[in-house]
Amino acid sequence: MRYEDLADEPCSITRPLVVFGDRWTLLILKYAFSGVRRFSAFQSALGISRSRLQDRLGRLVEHDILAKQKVAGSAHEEYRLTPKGHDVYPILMAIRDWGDTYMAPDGPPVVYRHRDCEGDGEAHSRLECDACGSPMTARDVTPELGPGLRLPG
Amino acid sequence: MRYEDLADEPCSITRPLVVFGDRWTLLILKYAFSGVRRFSAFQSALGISRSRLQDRLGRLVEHDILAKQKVAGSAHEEYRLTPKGHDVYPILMAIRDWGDTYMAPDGPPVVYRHRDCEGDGEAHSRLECDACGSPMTARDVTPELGPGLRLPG
DNA sequence: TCGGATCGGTCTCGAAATGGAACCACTGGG
DNA sequence: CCCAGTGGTTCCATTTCGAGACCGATCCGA
Repeated sequence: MRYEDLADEPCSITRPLVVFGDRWTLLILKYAFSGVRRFSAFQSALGISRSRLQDRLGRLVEHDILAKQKVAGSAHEEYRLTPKGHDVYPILMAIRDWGDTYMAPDGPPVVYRHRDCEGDGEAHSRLECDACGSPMTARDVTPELGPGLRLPG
Repeated sequence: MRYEDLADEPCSITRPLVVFGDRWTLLILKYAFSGVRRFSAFQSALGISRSRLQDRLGRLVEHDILAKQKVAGSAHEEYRLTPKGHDVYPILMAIRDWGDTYMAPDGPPVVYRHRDCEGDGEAHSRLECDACGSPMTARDVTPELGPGLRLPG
């Protein structure tokens, strides 16, 4: 009963992690971004057990990250990314950048290229200042109390 | 025995997730970035059981994400971020951006301000093209076979 | 109309991970 | 010496998970 209470923490890192910070959920989303939509397709791609996949997909639908739809003219169900789910992509790309740097000794297995970019550019996650635009690391950051923590009364 | 095999997948999203894609590891790192270094401090901050914390810290040390050091002139142990661990920060910031957008109805509980920035800027994760610099979403990306997947022979 | 195949979904049971608490070893200070 | 604080380990009850069987609905071809 202790872990779930973390969802109440006023922290925008902790709260998402309670939703998708487990073995499978981000992997499910990774395949969702690569076009997988059907229950059985997730199952065979991941090697996850059916009951677990059922549970995780249900949770993602609950949180409006995936949407479940019947496919017209078919018995299939489809799980598609919602806009909220679509916005998880930068998280996966940040993980990938780290993985390419530290866990890909032979170089990146997959290159995520910018479609129609003349310079053959690649997508990369970058931490930057929204005011001056300069790149940032952990050392350049000072946490401050935000509006979500103003105490009422 | 199935899940651990995912570490062999040639995917820079999957491989990091096998290391820190569980309930606690990214939360441990979140506190590490906020200055927590001692075993007991992690334990009381997180409410994780001692044996689990022991296991997770050990794994992070194994992967050279944290480094364990004896503090001179004290009986304490310290777990400090290595450069490799330091580079996990953009992942946490990407999660935070999503959390601020979708799980912080009263606004961000914490603001991550750019130290010494004249414009009072904040740190934000941005997915962009490394060639043309324009912002990107999942729809702008085309995955391609990378050098890490060139088959030998 | 009748199987058979496919699919999403559920159930059960043994295995693995987890949490909680006790216990141990080491250190430093009275 | 004892005692408190720390990191680390071990044990056990609970929870979560994986594997496979099972169910109902749908579709298709015989």
